[in-house]
Amino acid sequence: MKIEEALKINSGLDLSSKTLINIQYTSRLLEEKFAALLKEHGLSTPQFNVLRILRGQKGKPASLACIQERMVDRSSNTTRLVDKLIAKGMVERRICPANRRKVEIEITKPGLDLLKELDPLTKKTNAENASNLTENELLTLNDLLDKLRNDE
Amino acid sequence: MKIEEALKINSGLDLSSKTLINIQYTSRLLEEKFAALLKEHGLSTPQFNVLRILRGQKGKPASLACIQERMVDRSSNTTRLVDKLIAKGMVERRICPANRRKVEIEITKPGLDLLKELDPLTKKTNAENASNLTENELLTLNDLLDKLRNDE
DNA sequence: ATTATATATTTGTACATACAAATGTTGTAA
DNA sequence: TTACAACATTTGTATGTACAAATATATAAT
Repeated sequence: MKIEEALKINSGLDLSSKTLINIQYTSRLLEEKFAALLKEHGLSTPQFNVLRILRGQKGKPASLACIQERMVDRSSNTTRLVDKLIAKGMVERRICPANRRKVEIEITKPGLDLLKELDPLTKKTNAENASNLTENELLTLNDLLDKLRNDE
Repeated sequence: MKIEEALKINSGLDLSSKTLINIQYTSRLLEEKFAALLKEHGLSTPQFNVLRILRGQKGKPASLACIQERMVDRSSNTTRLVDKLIAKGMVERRICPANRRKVEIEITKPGLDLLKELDPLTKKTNAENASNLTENELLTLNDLLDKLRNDE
């Protein structure tokens, strides 16, 4: 379905506006599907992203600022996100001894296990959600998005 | 900046996953810029979208369900969104006489005036945010997104 | 007519987000 | 060494979102 039909846009919207709305609408649909998968395992999308980032640290603990830099979605209040993950036993937090303003956050064994369980499922879901496009089309789409963003 | 650099993704992420993350990351950046513009005029993005949809009705009042269908972003609790807009005097709500389960929501003169004021600004912002792509690239991007979504 | 089912919206609750202000820590300049 | 600015995180408050349950009205079945 084209974006005009999906959102029942009748009026003459200019191409730039239409494209930006299309990106946001598509993004929302993808996010909904992904969130549904994570929910079965008791995680929200931002919580999953924090775990994924921490695993990427390969043992090296991350500060809050370090996590925020790498988050896909808006991460206002990473403090409270981490609070939730601590409550679930997925991560640990301690004050950085070298710089007591900072905080060292690390993923726990149960957190790693959960990610390992999710790995094939997220990969499968993403593959399904992208299955309408060929490899070349995916490459083009990536390039266009990278180019679109190119300034900030 | 490519998506790998932007999110400092080191590990080998498959193309499908990378593309979907790229869409969501780009969407978030666009949304942030747009929200900043609206905020200067006292509106949130969902509130703006409701007003835009109501104007599209051209005088014909819309039910809640009708608004939800057309919303770009998730619209959980359109009731309370409309509450806020009523408090700002931008819309009116009354029970539909023909079907008392439904509600008729209509944009007010001040709501229309605000949209009119925003029209050139949103168009300008969108044009700027899409300015890195040529017309052909924008068309391609639209097509790829439409194709990607094609099933649900 | 009475009951059941479907439709449309509202309300409640938990959680997430935005943003400003507060807290505590470190580095630096007089 | 004291004062001040910069940094890193936390806390407060208002708003937004997700989702289930509640309410109210309309339609259908017996």
